[in-house]
Amino acid sequence: MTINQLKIYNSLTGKKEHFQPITPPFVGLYVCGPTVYNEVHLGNVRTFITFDVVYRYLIRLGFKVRYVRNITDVGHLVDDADAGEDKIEKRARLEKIEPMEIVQKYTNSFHVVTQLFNLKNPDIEPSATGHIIEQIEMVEQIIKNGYAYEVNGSVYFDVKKYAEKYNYGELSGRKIDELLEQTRDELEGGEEKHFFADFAIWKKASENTIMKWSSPWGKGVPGWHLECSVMSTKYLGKSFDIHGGGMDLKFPHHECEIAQSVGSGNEHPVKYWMHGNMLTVNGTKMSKSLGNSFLPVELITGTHPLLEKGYSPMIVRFFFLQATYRSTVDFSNEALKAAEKGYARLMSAIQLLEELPTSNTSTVTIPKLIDNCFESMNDDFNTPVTIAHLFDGVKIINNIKNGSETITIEDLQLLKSHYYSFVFEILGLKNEENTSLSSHKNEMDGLMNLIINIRQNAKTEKNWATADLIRDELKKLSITIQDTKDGAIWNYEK
RNA sequence: GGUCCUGUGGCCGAGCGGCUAGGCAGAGCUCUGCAAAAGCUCCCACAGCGGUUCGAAUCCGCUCGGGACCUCCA
Repeated sequence: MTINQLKIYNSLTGKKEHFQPITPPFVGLYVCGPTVYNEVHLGNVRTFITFDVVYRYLIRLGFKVRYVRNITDVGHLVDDADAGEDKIEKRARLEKIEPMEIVQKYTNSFHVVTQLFNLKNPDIEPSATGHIIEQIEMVEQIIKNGYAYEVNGSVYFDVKKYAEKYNYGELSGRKIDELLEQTRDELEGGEEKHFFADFAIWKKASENTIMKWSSPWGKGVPGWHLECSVMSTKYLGKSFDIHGGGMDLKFPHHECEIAQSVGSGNEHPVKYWMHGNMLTVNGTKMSKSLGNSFLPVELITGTHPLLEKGYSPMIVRFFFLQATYRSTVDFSNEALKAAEKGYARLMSAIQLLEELPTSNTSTVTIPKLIDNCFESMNDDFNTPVTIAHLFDGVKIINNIKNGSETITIEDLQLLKSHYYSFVFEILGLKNEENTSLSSHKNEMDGLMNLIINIRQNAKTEKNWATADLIRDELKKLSITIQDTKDGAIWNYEK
């Protein structure tokens, strides 16, 4: 089995590289979490699902993973680094509550969303406000190393100075000179920065700002990019394995992160950078400012104007995984409906696994199927191809059920454990039972067996009218009856 | 304007030099009282124009679309 053949596309080099942890079997994984100033939307969710699968697969491969996903609860400014208000503080003003109430409210709501989409909890979920001291220390270190300067109680990273020795732009492929040309007209406006590309790593707070902390430079707040550098260093070390986040964070956020880490003395902070691509709606990036974002609740209830109906979180998770994380995915009713059907087919095949007949010989090759799945996952977490392989297995399962293929008990065990492992543990899908019915499962089963027996009697007497009446009326209640060779089975679908 | 990505069958989406995924939809057949489910078969596409090659959806060039980033964004 190809356990150690994992390849990861490294945004830093633009190539797929063999994954070689710095200190095996340990793996440090850092993912930029949400800024908790409002609800996360499905685009955010896609990124978290991407890295949830990365986390799950690394665990499956046997690595000892420490997964850190931060909560940004201060420092993320509305506008550019000089003029902007803190996003959380602004939201607090609008909602007329304490900034920390905003933080708590949307952190809670984020956690509900992570449960809904079956995201594994990170091992550490640090918050920016919980690491003010460490952030101040890093600012001091960067100043000491000569890569930052203070102006009026704010501290800025000196990009020009840094670029003399290091490659600012190595991740995003940007050249300082080009940056200079293009944003020239923004230089005006009473900037404190020496150079337009400099960015705040500590920002002086105004008198009426509520969230602020004492520092050697007076009361202020840490810069947005700083927290990730600080917390990744603290929990994963000066150099760690994988740093993930959305494509839109590549520049400036991740570029600045590298600069800060290097500027404070960490030579190569991240070995593999991974960037998930955007979720689009009608071909355009889903974003709040464009007004095309979907909230998880709008998706589930189907209340979003662009949706015809609601879809469960697992259908959406499955839908996302049918594309590679480095491609954009376009969100549409049609695509979602297709995913819903396919997902149902996969799940019913998995349920069939429990009742499959076994034989003395297998006409199917299970180990090959398993190898295929590992192979595709090893290829930069290619979930759509993995799912394609799983559908090959669906065909096998159905054929065994039909009797056109046979399987030994050993192979069946293998198949079962493989499916449970890949579908539930690695892809993180769940079989969604209808909760309202399953809470009365025994009663429902008894009731339905009674009805099916009555209908069976009608059928035996060739009383088709009664048999069809029962089936048709149940259908109106969203209960479908299917006659199979082994008798009728029933299903409830919302 | 700069940098980069991208254009695949009715739709969604893999593949990234030869072996031409998968899902959804559609058609036919098998099964069946009918229906459903399931299976089998069919639908064999790569924006356009050139070039490289024995061979290109895959590499190169141009043209035309679409998108992202360029200090709010996962």
